[in-house]
Amino acid sequence: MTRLRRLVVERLMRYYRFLSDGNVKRVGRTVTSAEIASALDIDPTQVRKDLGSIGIVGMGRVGFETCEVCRSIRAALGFDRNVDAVLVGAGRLGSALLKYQGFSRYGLEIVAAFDIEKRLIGRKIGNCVVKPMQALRSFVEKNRISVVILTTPAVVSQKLAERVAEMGVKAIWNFSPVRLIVPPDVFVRDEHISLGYAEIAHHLRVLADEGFFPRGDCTSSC
Amino acid sequence: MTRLRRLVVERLMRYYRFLSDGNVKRVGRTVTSAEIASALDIDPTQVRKDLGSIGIVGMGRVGFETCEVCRSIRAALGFDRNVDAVLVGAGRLGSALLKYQGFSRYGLEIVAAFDIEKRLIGRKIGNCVVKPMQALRSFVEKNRISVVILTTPAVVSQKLAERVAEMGVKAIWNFSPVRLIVPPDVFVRDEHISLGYAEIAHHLRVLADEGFFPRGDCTSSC
DNA sequence: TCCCAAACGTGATAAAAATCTCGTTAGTGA
DNA sequence: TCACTAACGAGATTTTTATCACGTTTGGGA
Repeated sequence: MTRLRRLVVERLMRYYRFLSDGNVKRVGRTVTSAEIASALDIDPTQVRKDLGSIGIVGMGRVGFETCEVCRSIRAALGFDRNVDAVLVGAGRLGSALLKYQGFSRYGLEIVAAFDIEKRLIGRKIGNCVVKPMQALRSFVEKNRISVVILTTPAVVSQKLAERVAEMGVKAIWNFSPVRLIVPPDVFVRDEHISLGYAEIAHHLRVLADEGFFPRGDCTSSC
Repeated sequence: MTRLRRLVVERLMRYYRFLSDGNVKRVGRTVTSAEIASALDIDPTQVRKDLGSIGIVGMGRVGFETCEVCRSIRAALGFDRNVDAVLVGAGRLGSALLKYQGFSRYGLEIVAAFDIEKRLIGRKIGNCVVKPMQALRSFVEKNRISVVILTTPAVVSQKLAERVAEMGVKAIWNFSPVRLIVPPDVFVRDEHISLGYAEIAHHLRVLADEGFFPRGDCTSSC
């Protein structure tokens, strides 16, 4: 299997989440591209193309075997491989991620957390006891950690990214609002939460232009 | 100004964040498309097109006036309009968002938080005291809230989305991992955090295919 | 058994996004 | 003052992404 395009990966993830949703019993059942499509607001042809791109073939008149689809997506996205990650920066967002139990579904496990803040060290958050930053390097190297989750303040993220890149980490899941510069062999995924707000704000502005929102208190600064 | 395409909005947000980053003194300075481009790993032409699309004109040989760029992006994305939002679901992620101070930069303020959980009600998180869910409707209607941030468990999100849609809310910023079905006049932005992990997992899988990771403990299930 | 219709697969088309090319503008230094 | 070059602007082109149209497969009912 070759490398998949980013948008395909994202849609496959959506399909997977939809199909493996515990609330609906799907084991042994089949599902059609139209069902997936309408649930996720995607074109049915797109769904078939995506599934086809990872080798899943459906049956005319019947659809796809749910179980096979899930299995194939797990394989294509690598969810069938257990990945141990460490989290750096056990602040607000870091804590939320540590306590979140949902990643195991994708094979991801956060096995350790690190912070520079004295008052956090030793505290148990989720399944991890927060360790001091000095312990990071040895932990990563000894346990051959390949993924680091960065939830640190923006100002220190770049420096940390460089440090962990040097430790042989393969990917950084970056939750801090800065673009990281790392060697090309380190994969970075930026998760800018506030970026999504831009869409909302812009939508509201368009509504305002169209005549909604008579009350418009505005701020201005440079 | 007409409605901007999603990708343009996202890039404008990136430019804005880059240019208004407090660490670098930019007031009164100019900036070139090439500078922005290389910092954000985007094509310079793309940057010029995006800025041009919201009416910003640069000067040959000089570049763009930073201050004007920021002002124009604020206007285009609606950051110069104060937006009051309420947050529903003061759990882990909800708390992290409530405590986060960074949204005010975009004109967004979370003015109230609601939860159904008795032990949370009355607790102060960030600047908000958590209110009971029964108080949601009157608060939203009285304060003409236009944005709801949904950080509830997946199972209850759809029902809540319907409720708040009915209250006249204009946009939902949805952090729960389900696709919401709402009337067409309600704008929904889905913020699937775990979706980003798909890219990382896939990348690791490709690396594995290429011969890295001899140690491959795999899980399998349907 | 034999249609029929539902669902797939795929090549063609359309739409959107990104990139390239090149002409224009405007500081800079001789 | 004038040539030079860094930077923009915009049309042309290419690449990517999404959608459409249509032929093929297959289970189900008359």
